[in-house]
Amino acid sequence: MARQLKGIPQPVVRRLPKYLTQVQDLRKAGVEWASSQDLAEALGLTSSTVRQDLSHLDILGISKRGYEVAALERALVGALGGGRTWKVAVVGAGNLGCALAANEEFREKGFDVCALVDTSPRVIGRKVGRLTVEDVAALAEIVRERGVGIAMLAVPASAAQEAADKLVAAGVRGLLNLARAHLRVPAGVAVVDAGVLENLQELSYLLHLSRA
Amino acid sequence: MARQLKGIPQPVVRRLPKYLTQVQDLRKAGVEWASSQDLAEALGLTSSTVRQDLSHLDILGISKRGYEVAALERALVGALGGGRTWKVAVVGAGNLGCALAANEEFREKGFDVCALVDTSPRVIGRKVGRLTVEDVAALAEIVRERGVGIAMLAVPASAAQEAADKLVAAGVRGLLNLARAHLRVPAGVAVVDAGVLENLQELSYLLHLSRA
DNA sequence: TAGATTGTTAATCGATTAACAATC
DNA sequence: TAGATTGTTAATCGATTAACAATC
Repeated sequence: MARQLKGIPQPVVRRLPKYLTQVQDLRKAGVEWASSQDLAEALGLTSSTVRQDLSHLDILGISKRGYEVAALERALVGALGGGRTWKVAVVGAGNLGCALAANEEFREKGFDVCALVDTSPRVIGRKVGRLTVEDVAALAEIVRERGVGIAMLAVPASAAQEAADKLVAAGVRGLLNLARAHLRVPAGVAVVDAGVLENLQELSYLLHLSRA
Repeated sequence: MARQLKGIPQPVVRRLPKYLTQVQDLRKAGVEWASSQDLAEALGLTSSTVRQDLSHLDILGISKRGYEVAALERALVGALGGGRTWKVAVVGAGNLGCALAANEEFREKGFDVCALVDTSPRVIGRKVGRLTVEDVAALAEIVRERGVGIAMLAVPASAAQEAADKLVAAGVRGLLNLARAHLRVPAGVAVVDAGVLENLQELSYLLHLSRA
């Protein structure tokens, strides 16, 4: 009966967090049922897309009522990693790295940021939120001892590949790459690229387009 | 002869900043020519995709040599907003907002962060890098006087729509949404969503998948 | 020249949308 | 019951990949 969690298409996977946010909001608002149409309007999609998307999850809707909000939340959480907590390390204690390390929301949502490392003696030892900046030389040990599964890379582009290599060698299996560099990793390691500057450049294109 | 800059498909637009990064690296390294195959290897694409992508730009390659690095850089910069500088406001002076406001790289790349605003009297007046946190009440005036075209939203999800409405009313035409909320904006306003938590959740899915 | 590499067309692949019988 | 909404199939749309004549 359990649907396969494997092989959800990437565009769908990227929408799942958005469904989850919306569904959690609905639950907090005391809403018990949501139709594909309701969800579509809230997220700017079509109801058809919503039903297709949710068909990948372990949930069935009910005619005339839609999807049960609580059940849908469980199904979304289940698909997005099963509700387990990941240990996360932040590499790079610059402005961005520190901001990420200090963000309490991640912990609430299942991402326990348990280490912040840097190369610079000037920042090693500094307190950031509940963490202390540690020496990147101890990275392998930290990853092993604390069971770090995911790392966020907030280092300069020139240092990104080397940091990624170290992390992978230490056993990290997922990288969130915030650096402006294309990372090469062995099969079995997942990389998700993020980058605010890239996002700004996309915006710039869109604005340039509509002004032209 | 000038190719239309209009209507480059979104997946291509999202790759353009990556080409630009790579091409700038090549130029700095003194490389003068790059073939589609070279670029493909550096970015993890196929040479066919690269040629299709670059066919949207105002540049032609040359058989047997590839693309001239300097010309390609100009074409990419041109497509991504024409090399003009955008005035950018950051809304929300929490950890993330301050980190973004203090980032000098944006300015170098044509995004002049010229304002940082917040609602809280506790942070208004505080210095962040070269900026001082200002009262969100002055937002409309700031946008108008400084010619702000793009805003980065680094506010709690519950405040995001209201902030977006204010920004749009004040004349901002592009929003980079870092909040966990779906923004509704009028036609003619561009929104790009970013969200580190969403990226972590995507990673979580991928890791869950490969472990299962 | 011979061969490498382009720009572009055609084929394939995949995602979104539309449509509708099933059903609550 | 009648009608709203589902899950799923089929149609459409769009992106990626393959192939190749043109060309430097």
